[in-house]
Amino acid sequence: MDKAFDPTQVEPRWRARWEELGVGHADASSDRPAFAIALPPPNVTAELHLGHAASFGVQDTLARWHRMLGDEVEWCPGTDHAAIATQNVIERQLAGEGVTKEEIGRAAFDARVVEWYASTGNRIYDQMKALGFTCDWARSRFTLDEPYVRAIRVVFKRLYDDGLIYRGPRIVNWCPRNLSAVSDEEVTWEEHEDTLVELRYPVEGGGSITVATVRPETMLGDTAVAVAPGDPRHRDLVGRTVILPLTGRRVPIIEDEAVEPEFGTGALKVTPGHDATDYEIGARHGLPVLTVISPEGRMDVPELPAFHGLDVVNARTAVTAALREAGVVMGERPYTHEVGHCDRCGEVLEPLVSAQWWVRMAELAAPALAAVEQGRIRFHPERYTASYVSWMRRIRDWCISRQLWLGHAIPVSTCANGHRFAWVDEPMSCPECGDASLTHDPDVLDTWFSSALWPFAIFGWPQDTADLRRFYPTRVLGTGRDIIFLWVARMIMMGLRFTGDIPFSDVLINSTIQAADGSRMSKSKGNGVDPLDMIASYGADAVRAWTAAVGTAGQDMRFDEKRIAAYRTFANKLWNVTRLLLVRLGSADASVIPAPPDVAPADLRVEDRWFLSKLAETVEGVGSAMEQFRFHDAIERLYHAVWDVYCDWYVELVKPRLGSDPTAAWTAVTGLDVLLRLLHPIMPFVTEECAAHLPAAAATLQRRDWPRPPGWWSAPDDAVDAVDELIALAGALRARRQEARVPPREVIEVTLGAGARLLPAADVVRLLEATPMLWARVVDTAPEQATPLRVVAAGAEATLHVATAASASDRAQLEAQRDRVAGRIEQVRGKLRTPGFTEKAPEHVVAGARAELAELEDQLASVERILGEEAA
RNA sequence: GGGCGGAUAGCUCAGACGGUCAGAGCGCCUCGCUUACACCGAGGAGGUCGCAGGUUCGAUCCCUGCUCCGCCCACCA
Repeated sequence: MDKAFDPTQVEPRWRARWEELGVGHADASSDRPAFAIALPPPNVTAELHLGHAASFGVQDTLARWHRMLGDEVEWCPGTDHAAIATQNVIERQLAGEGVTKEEIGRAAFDARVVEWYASTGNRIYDQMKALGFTCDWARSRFTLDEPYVRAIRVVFKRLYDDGLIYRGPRIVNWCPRNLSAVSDEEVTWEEHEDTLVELRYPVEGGGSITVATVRPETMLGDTAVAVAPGDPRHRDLVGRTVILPLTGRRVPIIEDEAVEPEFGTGALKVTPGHDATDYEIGARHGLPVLTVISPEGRMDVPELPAFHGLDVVNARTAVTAALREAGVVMGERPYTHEVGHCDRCGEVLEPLVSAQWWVRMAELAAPALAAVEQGRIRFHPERYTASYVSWMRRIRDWCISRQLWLGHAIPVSTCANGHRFAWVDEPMSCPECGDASLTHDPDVLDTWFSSALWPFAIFGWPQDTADLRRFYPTRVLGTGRDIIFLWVARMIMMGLRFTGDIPFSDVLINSTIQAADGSRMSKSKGNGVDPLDMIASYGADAVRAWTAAVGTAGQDMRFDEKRIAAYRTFANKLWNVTRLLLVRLGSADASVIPAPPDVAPADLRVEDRWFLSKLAETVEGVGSAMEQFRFHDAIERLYHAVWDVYCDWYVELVKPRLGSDPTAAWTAVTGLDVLLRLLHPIMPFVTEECAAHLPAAAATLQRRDWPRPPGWWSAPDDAVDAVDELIALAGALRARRQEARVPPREVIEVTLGAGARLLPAADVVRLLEATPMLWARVVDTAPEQATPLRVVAAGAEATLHVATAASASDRAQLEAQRDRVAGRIEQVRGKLRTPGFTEKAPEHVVAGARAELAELEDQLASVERILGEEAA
């Protein structure tokens, strides 16, 4: 057995073992309580980064924990076809080869897609397996799988037939690169510095009106000028007609509440075809909608050859120049504003009017809002509830059609007689008139439309499957805050609509992992971190422990590799303490420690009981931390329990009797076994490897129960409490020893002074002598010719008698302690004397202060007595 | 323009109900190669908990204002 724990040796073995045993595979026919998580299907075009790891890591921890609690756990994995993102990737690949998708054709394009999915899909699963995730791989789903596609069509058709899906021309966020609409939620707003141009439009019959715009090129499509209702500056112009420069078109001056009188000149050029606000104004006033920009983002004004065909940026320059020449440009100044970009490709979006498919949201949103407001679905951290609620309350219709090659076809056809209908199975003829010349809708669905069905579609919906009955609703959804609207909200809406039940009860929002400098981790910046690299350096357990420590704060977190490294040493610690037990308790060549005989509680020594009481406390604390999704709390408690309590104190104190006293062996072995089980959901590999050397070994810790300590472990016991005091005394002795520069290993003799609250003398002697790095021998009487160094701590006092001490410091130390204690006494007395404290503070706080004061006074008395004795 | 989150040791972060909460890991300093572990052990230094007010017997924790940083939402062109 190697001294150092080597994850690379151990991990593949346990991964294979879990796979063989089918740990992750759920049995829908079992009678255990169900616990299901639908893994957020990663975008197939992405590889996992640390952010995914943080979110998925805690999901596996929950899955493993619930298995140990006796639940039938279904953690269903899958991947998402991510239509728009994938199409972008493939198109970029093609561009690199100097061809376009149109040139290679649809079939070749589809082949490329399939190939791409196969390669990246596997990569993601490999990463997840490397982290030890126990997903139910056999049930894994892909959103392009046939049954899944069917579920989508069923949903679409039902919504269509219920009148909740409609098609119609409206202004949309149009991506000129993808040549597709995108929804409002897929717009990224970025600050742009542009020029705000003021244009003076002549008014028919004399006068003029000046408007301000950052998009002069759109003036070719103006169909009105609007002013704020009742604006005195423009009152006489309302109802008159503007003659537009360049086009000569005559458009009305109207009043509309959307106009901010404070902004610019208080007059707004209205371009319903190319601005969302203007579109609404136009709708209110029945203005014509002119389209002057093509889907490709080029000016579409054949009647104006000077501008026709220019892209919008050049058109802006050209139009502005022409307007300048016409003498209507009254001012130009720099102006910073927000411009919408395609969140997939980064292209500046062009608002334009186009016929798209929409989902009416009001009816879907109402129950989804209620489910959260009533607390049937809870967000963690809770604050995300508020943003969900406010978004939900002013939800707008959802544009679900995309003009892409890749994705789920919109299942709608139209016959030659103009009958339009939605279908589930591809139709051969019109159900209404029987006409067989059908035209299929050319568009595909927004990827998020299919994702919205994830929690029930993965279990076979719309079939009434055993899986669906058993595992839906799921319990926990872990995801990032950036897709609360895009995905979480829509799953809730669709879940309620189509299953009548919430899709999950708890939404865990994971932390956002930033680069070390606080910037966003991204592939393009090259500052992303691959979990596999971290696994290679520190082991999967360390990465997972880190995800527990940082994963669910719901907070931005700067990545600090040192924190992962810390958990590697922790795994190593665990491994080595296991080795210690093996060395001390195992037979010569055995790799498993024989089971120590059961013990009667009365046979245990006080330090054993002390440890078991700490352990019971840990079980309790870790359990409640896990219940509340406080994984950082769980890992911190375990780290402390393993390292400080078990390794540094209990094991050290018990070493002298470990080989000879079966009760010590029982406690040490039982304790480690409990700790390993507690830690297993977070750090599965090292805990399995260690547990395999313990007598209670099972094929996997996943088949062991979550620890439930018997009541006597935590029974109140003064002697057990006294061990804490003894440890404090031992610590103080070590400190005094080092302060006095007693050379290491030089045995000091210790006499015990007043120590009424400590243990029986025999225990004190035994435990002090077992304390490592103290090298103490407890004697009854002070030896001659040795310098006494007095220590007062935790209600006891002791004296070190040392031969080679720099003893002059003793008195100074005691005086310093006296001053410190006296100072603290003053503080506490001051608090007790504060007017109102004793009357208004709760009883236990007052009692606590009095108890502290009494203890401090005791301590001060001891110190002063010793100082007095020395002076005498 | 609204809203939310953060500001705690040199660094990265914990701090449930306001009163043993001033903490952890790393880093730093001093000792120590003690047969579980140098991926170690022992000891130690280091913080007026962003700033200013307020509420309270008492505030890192509550309220108000302010200053930085980040995010979300929003039809001022």
